[in-house]
Amino acid sequence: MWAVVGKRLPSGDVQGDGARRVSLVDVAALSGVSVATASRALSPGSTHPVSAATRLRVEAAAAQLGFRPNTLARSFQSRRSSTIGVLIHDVRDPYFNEFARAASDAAQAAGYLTVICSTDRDPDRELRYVEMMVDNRVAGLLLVGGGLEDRAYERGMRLLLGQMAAYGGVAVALGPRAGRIPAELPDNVGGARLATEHLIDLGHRRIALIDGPAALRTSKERRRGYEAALSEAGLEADPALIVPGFYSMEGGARAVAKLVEARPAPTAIFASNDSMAVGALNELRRRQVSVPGDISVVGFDDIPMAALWDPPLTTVAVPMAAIGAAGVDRVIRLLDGSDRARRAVVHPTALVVRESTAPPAGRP
Amino acid sequence: MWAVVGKRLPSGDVQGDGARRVSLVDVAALSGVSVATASRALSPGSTHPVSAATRLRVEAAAAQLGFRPNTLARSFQSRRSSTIGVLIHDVRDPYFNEFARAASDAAQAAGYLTVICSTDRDPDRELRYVEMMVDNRVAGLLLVGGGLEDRAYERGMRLLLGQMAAYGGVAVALGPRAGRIPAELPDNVGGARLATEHLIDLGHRRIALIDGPAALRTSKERRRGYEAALSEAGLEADPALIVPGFYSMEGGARAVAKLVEARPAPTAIFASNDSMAVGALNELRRRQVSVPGDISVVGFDDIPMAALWDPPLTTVAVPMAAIGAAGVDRVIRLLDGSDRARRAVVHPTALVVRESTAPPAGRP
DNA sequence: CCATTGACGGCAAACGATTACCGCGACACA
DNA sequence: TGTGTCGCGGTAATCGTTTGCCGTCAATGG
Repeated sequence: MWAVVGKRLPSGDVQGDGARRVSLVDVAALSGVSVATASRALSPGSTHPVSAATRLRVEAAAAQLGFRPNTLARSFQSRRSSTIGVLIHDVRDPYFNEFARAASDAAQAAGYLTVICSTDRDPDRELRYVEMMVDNRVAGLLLVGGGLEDRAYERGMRLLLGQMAAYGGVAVALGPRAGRIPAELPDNVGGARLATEHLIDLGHRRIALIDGPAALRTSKERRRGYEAALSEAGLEADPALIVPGFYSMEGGARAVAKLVEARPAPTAIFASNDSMAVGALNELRRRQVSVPGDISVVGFDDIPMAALWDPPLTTVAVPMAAIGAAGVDRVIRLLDGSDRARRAVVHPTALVVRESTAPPAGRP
Repeated sequence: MWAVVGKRLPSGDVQGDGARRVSLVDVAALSGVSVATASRALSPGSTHPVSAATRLRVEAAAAQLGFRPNTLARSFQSRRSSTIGVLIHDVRDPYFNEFARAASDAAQAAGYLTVICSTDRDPDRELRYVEMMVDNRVAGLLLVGGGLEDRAYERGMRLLLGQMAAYGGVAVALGPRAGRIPAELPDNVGGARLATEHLIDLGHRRIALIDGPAALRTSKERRRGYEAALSEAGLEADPALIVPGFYSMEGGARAVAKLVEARPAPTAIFASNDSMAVGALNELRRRQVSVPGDISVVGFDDIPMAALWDPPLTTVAVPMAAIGAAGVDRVIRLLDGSDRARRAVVHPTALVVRESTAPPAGRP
């Protein structure tokens, strides 16, 4: 698995005992071929023919010496690392770490390592991270979650993505974004429509929306679905029933504080993500408002917590793991040229009815 | 910030327009010095003197061309990448992603990128990941969480760590492990003792333990603290009250199912981590056992969820963010030689009393 | 029998930075 | 004036692979 060769003393030797990693030249020497041949025999991607006998000899030598190719040298020479960058809002966020995990697993299976960056949706942090990734020549970049609507940010990102393209790196969006980037997207509009229709079907008429961050494209899409369902049912969206929740638990709690004071009060709440829904649930409990007795709550995402909360949350399931894996797949296909399209494939979302929704009070 | 130089057509050009990243030779050419001088003027770590005038000229040229050093080339030549690997159980686990986030932030601030690997505590996965990291010549490796007690695993890990050391990479443990690795550790024994003493002080005598995975060193430490507190109070640990929970919510729930049938039943439960505690809380609610009325529950870790659960969980706070950041700090100090010690520094844990604990029924 | 082709192997040039070593001029000191 | 020292810059080697180009040899076809 690993061996020491004493031929020469390298300057980088930190042990002082002449230990050195085995390199291709050692393998070549032992198997009696040139480094070129050794390289071709060992790297699966090579098109240059190598006879079976030679390949066997080289492989045997490599095994005997415990040769492991230096990924750094490889990356350097091919001008592209075997790393995939993953840009998310926060690793601690249960929505995003689901993507991160799936992407990481898929990447590892394909021989890639993933660098996960938590940007807190801060445009500067985000740009700085991408810059570091570009400096490190990541092979692919996964932009998880919706993009910010911000001129400077979008310009900076376009620039950086251009640099990536220049060295052969590819980017895939896993959320709505500006620009024609290949994408694997959740059906936000459809999902929000499903959630809202579910409430309408139950008999609710005054349905509040706890909205995500205003500048986030994901928020907009989900809001669009909500409004579409409402207007299709002949209902009017009451601006007083739309309050921001910033996609956080605290935001959801604060939103509820405002909503319970609205007159007439809403009988149902659609929270644009589960964190806000769960925050809302907590605040409602604190205020001794019964869910779903007094008010129904629907979330969006179906994070693991949703099923475990009290009451279990009705929500819209986003296939996070599937999208994460699809993103890595897409990167790999883009990289090997088996897919050159920039199209966006959208992944369906589905309503999961649990116990936080019921018909409004005074109705069966 | 970035520019195109048309001097020659590289083979790696995917745009077909001759675009090329700016390299040191461009900067050197523009400022009329050699690459060597340009390098020395631009890299802060160089000891070779460069005149102020020259440095200025080079910096101006670099800025004008938008030069960004190729990290890959740098890493290759220095035989070490600017990446820190982070080995955790699962990014989705609220305990571990707290470490991951802190480490990632600290690393980024120091110019490093982090590769987060979810190993599911599977020895093979863990070893495979470390192997990939070694191949990629990560500068540092953070081993978060306790190590598995397993001969083959420990041998493999020692081997790999030896290879890391051979190229100058360093490893830091963020949990109890075999071998003399520099470490930043949570005080598991002390914390468990605190938790158990808290229950004893409340008047509990039959205190159950929901234990972590048997082979995990963290479990053992926490169990040791529990047993120490018990014996110091003159109480005997009842083997029937010690059940495994595998550090998962489901495990915690299943453990409760067993515990409520024990006779005499425990009046309090110490769960060796918060996930299990929260799982226990859920199962208790499902069975309509009141907490803390009928039974008290203490957890360990103080993950964000703990405060948000119903009832809010009494638990032992582990300074996860601090330990994560300290780990990266340690790596950096080890790397620059300002710290060569292998000592383990232990970070104190603290009891956080919330609403899941109270005196046993029939006692004030 | 000669020309052509294809399989296979080797030589050497990259990739982009860092750094050991050398050289040159200025200056100080004896 | 000779000599040692110091400041500063350049030349070139180096890290470990991959890959373009070329040479050789055997097989094949006319």
